[in-house]
Amino acid sequence: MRYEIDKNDIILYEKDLDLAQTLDCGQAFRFYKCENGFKGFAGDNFLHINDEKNYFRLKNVSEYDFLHFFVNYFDLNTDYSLLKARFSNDLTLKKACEFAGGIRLLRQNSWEALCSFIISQNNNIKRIKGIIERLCECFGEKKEYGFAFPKADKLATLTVEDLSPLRAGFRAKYILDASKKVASGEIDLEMLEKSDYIYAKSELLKIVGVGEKVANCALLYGMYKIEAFPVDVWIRRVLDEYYPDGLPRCIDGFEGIAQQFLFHYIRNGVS
DNA sequence: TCCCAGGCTCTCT
DNA sequence: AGAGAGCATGGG
Repeated sequence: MRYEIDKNDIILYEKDLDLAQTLDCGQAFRFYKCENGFKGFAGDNFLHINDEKNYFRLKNVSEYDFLHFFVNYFDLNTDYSLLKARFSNDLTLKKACEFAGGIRLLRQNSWEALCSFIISQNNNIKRIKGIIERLCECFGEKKEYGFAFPKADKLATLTVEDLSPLRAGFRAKYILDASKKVASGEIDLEMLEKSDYIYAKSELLKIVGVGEKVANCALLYGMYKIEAFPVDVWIRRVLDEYYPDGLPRCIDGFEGIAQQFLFHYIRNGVS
């Protein structure tokens, strides 16, 4: 990773990054494609990032915000070439890495990730994005370029009826239970971010509507616990088809990132 | 019309 | 502990 400052923009040189593969692959739900890039919220920070072929342009981003937020958000201090080389000891993963070499794991806000993946259950990505968009419009703080993701304390004051405009269906009560437990401090996300994977997961599982899969997503995308390996219907197919005897050792310690490659590959790359 | 979607809860064995 | 129905909503 290398960067330069160009007036109000940051110019980013990073070969292991593809915007569509990273921002529009079902790990984050608040980005939308525009002319030659993506626009959307990374946590509370609105971002317009363009792919200029040889570099990326982060529009209207200060060096301070880049170094203190976006470097972490895009996981730019991790060497994905090295990871892909490791993964390529396994044939299926090798294909997945070749198919979508520009995937990166986004280090998202823990509350947003938890809430988003509660909404994701038994749902499709298009509708998930719609529900989250309405959630932000209805209850998020108004920003210059849109609405931030609503805080847990705000949602904790609401009822299922209040959430009806979201058309989230049976997930509305789950959103509220998570909001109440987080807002009250019964579940302390900041503390869990520093805790180990096993303990953090056991805490998240106390939320009604959070099971193995949603917990693992919150841990992976919201707390960067990369040993988390969320198994959804797609990854279930990968496991059944390619790994009936278990996952390869070359992903040890990086299971969640490998999962991200496999997820994209099975959904888009296998005929 | 039926089936499915980045699942979970509840109930019945 | 393991299997199966039901759950809201919308797209194919």
